[in-house]
This record gives sequence, C-alpha cells and structure tokens, in this order.
Amino acid sequence: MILLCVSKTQSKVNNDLSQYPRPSVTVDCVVFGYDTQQLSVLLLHRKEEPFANHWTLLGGFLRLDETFEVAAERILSSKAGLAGLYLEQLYTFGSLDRDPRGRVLAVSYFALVNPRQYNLVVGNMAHDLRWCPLSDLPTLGFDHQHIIELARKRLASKVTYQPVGFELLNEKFTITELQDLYERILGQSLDRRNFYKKIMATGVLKATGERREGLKSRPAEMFAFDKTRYEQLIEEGFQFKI
Amino acid sequence: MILLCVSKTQSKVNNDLSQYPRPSVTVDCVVFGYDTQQLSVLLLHRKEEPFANHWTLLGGFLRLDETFEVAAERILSSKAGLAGLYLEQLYTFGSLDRDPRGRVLAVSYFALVNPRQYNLVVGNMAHDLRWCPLSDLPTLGFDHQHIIELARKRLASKVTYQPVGFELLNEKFTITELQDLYERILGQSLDRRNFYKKIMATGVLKATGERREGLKSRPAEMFAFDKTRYEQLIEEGFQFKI
DNA sequence: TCATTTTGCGTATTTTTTACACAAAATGAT
DNA sequence: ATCATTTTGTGTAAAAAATACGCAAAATGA
Repeated sequence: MILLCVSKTQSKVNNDLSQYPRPSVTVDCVVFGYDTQQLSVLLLHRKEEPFANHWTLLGGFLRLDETFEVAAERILSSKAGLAGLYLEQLYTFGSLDRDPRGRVLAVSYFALVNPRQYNLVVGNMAHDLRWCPLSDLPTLGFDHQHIIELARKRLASKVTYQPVGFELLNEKFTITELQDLYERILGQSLDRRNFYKKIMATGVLKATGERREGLKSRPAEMFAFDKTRYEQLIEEGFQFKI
Repeated sequence: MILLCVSKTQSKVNNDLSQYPRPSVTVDCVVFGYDTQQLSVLLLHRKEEPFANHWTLLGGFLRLDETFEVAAERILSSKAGLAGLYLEQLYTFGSLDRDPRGRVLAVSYFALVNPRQYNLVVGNMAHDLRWCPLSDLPTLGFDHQHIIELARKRLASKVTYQPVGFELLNEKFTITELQDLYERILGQSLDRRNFYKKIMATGVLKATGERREGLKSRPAEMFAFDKTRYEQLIEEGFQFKI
C-alpha cells in the first residue's frame, strides 16, 4: 500500500496520480570505450546488496526533477567523472524480477567515450570502477549482461549508418586506426582499400596535414571528423553509409 | 514528499527502495492499421482532464505486477478489444512537463493490426475510439503527436528489413496489395516489376492458388506469408531486405 | 643498399539496383 | 464475337555499388 503527500504543483490538477502504484526507475548506462584495439565497457564493482561483489553498469535512480539524459549525465559525472559524452537511449527493461528489492524499471542508455581523454574518477569510495573488455566480461549483476549485449548490437548497426565511431577515437586518427575500430565493433575484418575508398567518399573526414610518426613503417596521414561538413551533407539529404 | 509502506515481498531485502522518489509510468501504444489504402492509428477521445476533448493514444498506467507487454495487452484488450497483436517497444519518453499532473514516464509501444479482423469494442463508455488516417491527424493530447511521428519512422525503416507488413494485411493478399502497403508506409512509389522480383526473391511468400476475383481486369494470384519458411531462412543466416 | 612493413591509390570483376518492354488474362462497350 | 481497356506476370538491359585484388611510395632497420 502506498500513502503519499501530493506536492503543491501536482495538486493543481484535480485528477491526481496518487491512486496509481509507481515503480522505481533507474537510468543505466553502457559506456563504451576503445583503447589499444579493444572495445570495453565501463563497469562498477558493487559493494552493497543486491549483487554485492558483482560488476554492474553505471546507473542510479531517476530523480523526479531530471530527464533521463540529465540523470545519465549526473550518474556518469558523479560516479566516473565523465562529461559531454555521446548518449543515446537504448531500451527500457521492465521484467518483474530484474531487481530483488522490488519493481525497478531500467531506462538504459549507451554512451561513447575515448578513454584516453579521461582519467577515471571514482566518485564513491565504496565503488571500484574499471574498463572491462567486451571479449572478457565478468559475471554481471541484475540483467546487465543482457543490456550490454543489446547495446553492442545497436552500436554495430549504428556505426554503419551514422558517424558515431569518431566519439571513441582521438580527435586526429589515421584511416587504419578507424578501420581497426570498425572491425572491432562489427566483429569482422574489412578490406583496407575498400574501407579507405568508402570512408573518403563520404566526405566527412578532413585531412589535418599531420602524420602519425614514430612507427616502424610509412607514416600515415591523420584525419579528423568534420562535423560541420557532416551536418551540411545531412541537410542536403546525404546518407552516411559504411 | 513520499511516505510509503513497503510490501512484505520487498521488505525481505534490507536495502529498500522507499528512499527514492518514484515517477508514474504509463504504457502508450501506437496501433497502426491499414485499410482502403490508408495507414491509420487508433486514437481515443479523452473525456477527463488533462487533455479532455483531445484525441490520444491508447495508454494506461503500468501496474507493478505486469511487464510492459502485459500492460500493453491489457490496455489494448480492455480499451479496444484487440488481442494478439504484433507489439514492439518504441521509446521511453520522460520530459518533465509531458503530463500536467506530475512526473509521468511513457514507455511507448507500436502495434500492427489488420482492422478488418476486428470490430472495435469501446471498453469504457466514457471513451470514443477511432481509426484516424496518418495523413489527417487531429490535435493530440500530451506528446502523442511526437510519439506517433517516431513510430511512423520506425515502421518505415522496419518494413525494409523485417517482414512485419503482413501483420497489417489479410492472411491472403496480392503482390499489388502488398506493394500499395509498402508505398504508403515508405511514402514513395515503387516500381511494380522490381518490387515483385524483390519480394518473390526473399522466398517468404507462398502461393495459395487462389485469385482475387470480381475486379475489372486480370485476376491476381493471392499469396500468404510463410512464417515457418521465414524462420527457417533466418536460421540459415538469411537477411530479409526490401 | 636492400628486405620489410605499412600506406595510398588504382583497376577489374561481380553483384545489386534501377529502368523499362511486352504479352497474358480478365472486363465492358459495341 | 470483336476490340479497347485495365491490370497482372515475367522478361532483359543499363547503371550503380560492392568486392577482389595489384602495386608503387614512404618509412624502418639490418
């Protein structure tokens, strides 16, 4: 049974909401990072029940005065010191038994970040934060394994029709680095020459004039994502496609 | 402020949820129907505040003992007598001001139905239910216009890579009828001969041997969606594509 | 100097998509 | 019955996109 005091702003409308039972709602984020040729997700080691000593996604309860996006930003910022990430709603999970404490819905988001741009900040001393490679995930709490699998599929389909891969790389990158990323995300190897042609044909890369030095072979030219050009192309009805 | 009595099943876990404020959650359904060459959505005329005298999607508050899908089925069944529809989660809406009564999240679903299979049943005498053509929607309550627009885009992209269009047609249909549906959903005309080739090449249609009679020209052969064959093809790694 | 590695760009082949032609099967008017 | 009309069922050719693969250039290090 639920008893509650309706706030003043809500009580202006005669048809109030207090008669309906309300679930708890969390916002859970699948934060993808790419480094040293590995695709990883950011996980938190829970110390409290339920699922104490399990790894879980970064998440937290939605507050009534914030949108999902604001909640996600608050959670990412407070728990990991991350800000300004690419964020996109993934799916809302609502099975009855996903949280042993009671009915808890999870509005999930996926985020993309270049791990090299951040030193992970542990916001809560009771937590332990880590990048875990997708190829070797630990046992996860709640239904977070399931959420990650869905996010992974979504990312794979997403990168083929929207230039979001750049969010995972440094501002300047070589075509080979970009291709390696796509191969990781898609889980298949791509022909270097065809990839080069395709990505250059989109017109969303601008040459920086710099080259990746210090390697034991021919230095590759470095490019950057030209967001202005991309938006201009989109306006003209162009469709990004890899 | 919220005071509540935690139920016995929840109180088994010491870390309870009562400390967190909880939003109301509705499940709102965009029910698409196709008839006489028009794509429509099922709308309800609201009699109560908020948005009295506005048309809205079929929706209702989520109960704590039901999943989103069960809630959607309950709502569609009780308010419109619909059952067994194709259902898919669309998006979860959570802007702060979408309901004047307070914080209400909407987990939206889209559904597909052949209107000829149902006589609409008005479950609640205070409501008025109607199929409204997408080309001529009335002013809608809440953010339902926005939800419908998103659903429409999703349906358009969906039909190109998943054979869901059949849900909107009779069991037996001609290729021309199927093409008309696709043209409505995609909002563009298609070449009859190329469409025929493509759809037949997928292998998911089986001939029924019957023909559409009574028309003023050559009778067209009628086909049915071969679900068994489709599932078999999917297992073999085949990708439906129009 | 030369073998090795990786880059940058090209061309040929195959596959897919698009454009378009025409006969067959029904109807209704003469 | 004949013929104009409508819509169906199936072609084939051209264009575009995807794929396969060749090779010289630019660095390194032995």
